[in-house]
Amino acid sequence: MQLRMTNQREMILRELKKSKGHLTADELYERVKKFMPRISLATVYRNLEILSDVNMIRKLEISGRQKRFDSELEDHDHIYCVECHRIENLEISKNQVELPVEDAHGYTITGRRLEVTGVCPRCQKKIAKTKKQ
Amino acid sequence: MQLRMTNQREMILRELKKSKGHLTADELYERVKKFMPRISLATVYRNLEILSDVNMIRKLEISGRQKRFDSELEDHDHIYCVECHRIENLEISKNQVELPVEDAHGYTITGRRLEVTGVCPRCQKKIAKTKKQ
DNA sequence: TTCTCTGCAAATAATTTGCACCCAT
DNA sequence: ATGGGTGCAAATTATTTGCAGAGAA
Repeated sequence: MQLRMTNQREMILRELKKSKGHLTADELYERVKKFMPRISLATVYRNLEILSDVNMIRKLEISGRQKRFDSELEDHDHIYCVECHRIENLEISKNQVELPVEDAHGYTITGRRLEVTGVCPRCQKKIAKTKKQ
Repeated sequence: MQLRMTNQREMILRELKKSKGHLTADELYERVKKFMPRISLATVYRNLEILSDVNMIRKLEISGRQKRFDSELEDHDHIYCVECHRIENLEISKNQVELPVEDAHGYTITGRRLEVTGVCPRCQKKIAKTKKQ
């Protein structure tokens, strides 16, 4: 199966990179639609699936009901705001997370995913304000 | 809001505990239905939501499209088979994962979720067999 | 020209909700 | 008896798919 670089695919890739990652399919759809008003959400879904299959982008399976996509391919972890659902990258040196190779129930380990949850600075301020009132 | 321990709620809780965790709402529904044929899937969903709100069970947001629920409240991590989507518990001593308190982008950290991905022993065997043929 | 890709609409999957009745407290 | 809980069906949300025509190689 030969991949073709269509205008739609190129635009989707460009907008995902521009956003610095972590968009859902429909968020990306809204952005791309500004430049290509006739593009369909199905095209966005199909392309995100294909592009992550060929490792041009990364599919994140993290908190929240929708899948998110990341244009950053380097290994990194994420921090997730439980208030506003924002997701940001986290650079953790790899040796800070030791994988339990022996007690992995016999699994062949292929990767790991670390997600830290918390409250982002913006939401901390919002909460502080609410309490004052 | 006062919680009531209905037969349905009790049964859901019991079957989840019996299964040792990690069931989806519809898997649990199938099990509970054996004892209560008239229970509805909506009741299972509603109860899982309520029970995790009051911390009697835990909602897992991990790989796969469906949410899973865990009767084990103790902190632990998970290992996920990318072939058969099985999920198992992983006991990792807490000091093996150091949280990046300083470089957490100003977040107040409330928790962390570590998911290791791999291939379970059963699937390793299956794959080995397929290759031989 | 060829075969992948696209837009559209319809289908599916997972979950949630409105409503009238039920039952635990 | 009161108000949370239930079953049922319909609604929502997220995602996928069939199909006929479009366009990249």
